[in-house]
Amino acid sequence: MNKTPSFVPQERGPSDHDVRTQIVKAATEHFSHFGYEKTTVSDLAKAIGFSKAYIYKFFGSKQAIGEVICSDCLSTIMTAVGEAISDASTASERLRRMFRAIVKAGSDLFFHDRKLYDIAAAAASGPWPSVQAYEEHIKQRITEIIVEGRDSGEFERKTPLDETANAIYLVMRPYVDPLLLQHNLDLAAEATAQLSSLILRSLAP
Amino acid sequence: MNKTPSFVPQERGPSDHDVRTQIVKAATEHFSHFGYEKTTVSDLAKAIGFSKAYIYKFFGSKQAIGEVICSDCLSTIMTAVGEAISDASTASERLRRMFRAIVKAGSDLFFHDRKLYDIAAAAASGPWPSVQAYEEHIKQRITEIIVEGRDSGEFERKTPLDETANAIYLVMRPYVDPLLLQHNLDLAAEATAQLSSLILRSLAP
DNA sequence: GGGGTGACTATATTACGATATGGTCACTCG
DNA sequence: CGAGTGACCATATCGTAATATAGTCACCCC
Repeated sequence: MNKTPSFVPQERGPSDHDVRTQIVKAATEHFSHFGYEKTTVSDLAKAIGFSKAYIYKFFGSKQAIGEVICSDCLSTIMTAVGEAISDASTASERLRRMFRAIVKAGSDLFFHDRKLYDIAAAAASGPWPSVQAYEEHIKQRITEIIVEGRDSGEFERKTPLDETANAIYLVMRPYVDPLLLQHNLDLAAEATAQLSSLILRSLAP
Repeated sequence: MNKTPSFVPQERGPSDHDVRTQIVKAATEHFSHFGYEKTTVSDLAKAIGFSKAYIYKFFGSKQAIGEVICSDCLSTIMTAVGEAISDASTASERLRRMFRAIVKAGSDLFFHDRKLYDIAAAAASGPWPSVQAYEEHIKQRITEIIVEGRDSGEFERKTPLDETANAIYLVMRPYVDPLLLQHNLDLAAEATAQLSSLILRSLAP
């Protein structure tokens, strides 16, 4: 269920091709095992039994491969977030769970799949398109929840929707953006709770 | 008026000594001119006409010297913040101005006194005590403003004071902490406005 | 013509000896 | 005794030559 083709970087050659798939698979393994920097394009070539030059028929650069892996990673997070909020009964609860799920997914990636996390952090400092798309997705989710809460009467309706969504996103950003999350991991747990409460207070009708 | 001895790092030898003052003066000049890393302790020694070893009679480490400079720097910011909020008529306005003043002071330091900013950023990633003290100061200011607003009836009174203050601090942190501000400079201007509004909405009675 | 490659270049990275720097200490001198 | 220091050590940093890597291109072969 994490096959969301959400954040697509620029490609080269046919989009749907067996060799492309092989490259992505090999890259996923190598990057998560040895890290992005330590994996060379030649390594990937050897792994799939083709020459390095052939890889460049499918991807314009090493970074382009990294972006695909990064996209997958972020898509997985978004899926986890989607699941976490799916069975919440109120918009408030949905918002709380969303924040908590994002931080949990980010922290898990950091602690359990550090090498991939580093790619995401590099992507965020780029910033690579995949991360920008990810941020947009999250903003979108926030907006949906606000609309829902406004419709049900849970949330106030005076503040412009855009501004509310943007401000909430700004509050969450330090824990969403992989580059910033690094510096905030120690606070993350209590921060989600307290900041969720603050956000909800600001949304009170 | 920026002689607030607010954030005092550990010292060695007599606290009030002419040579100590000379060291700090020389360090301020050298650090802000050449940067913390590029300035050697020997440089400072030469500048004041003593040997390097003598400097270590007054400071336990090069970092200890950096901390003093950093403290001065942060004290200056706190003073600027104090002035900015002094003539606000309401607690709301005070909070808005405080946030704006912090970001302005931080950005100014970044753009105009980059070398000193880098020390502050290094201090924040330490984290050196001076930065922790600075953060405490800001939290304190926030608390004062909240208390004031609660007394005047501007702000709600249900949420525990500590939690409110802490949550607001968490919202401001990305723009207060020099280490984080770097990554947020482009957003800082609009962020202060939108986040101040969000905070004030959350404080509404 | 399209799948596939070896050989090439310019730039990035490494390895490592030479140098510089933070920090200490026994010591001198007045 | 206390202001002040040169000599010293361990580690960090730098300069640089050697190597590795990202990326391209002309070309091959089915």
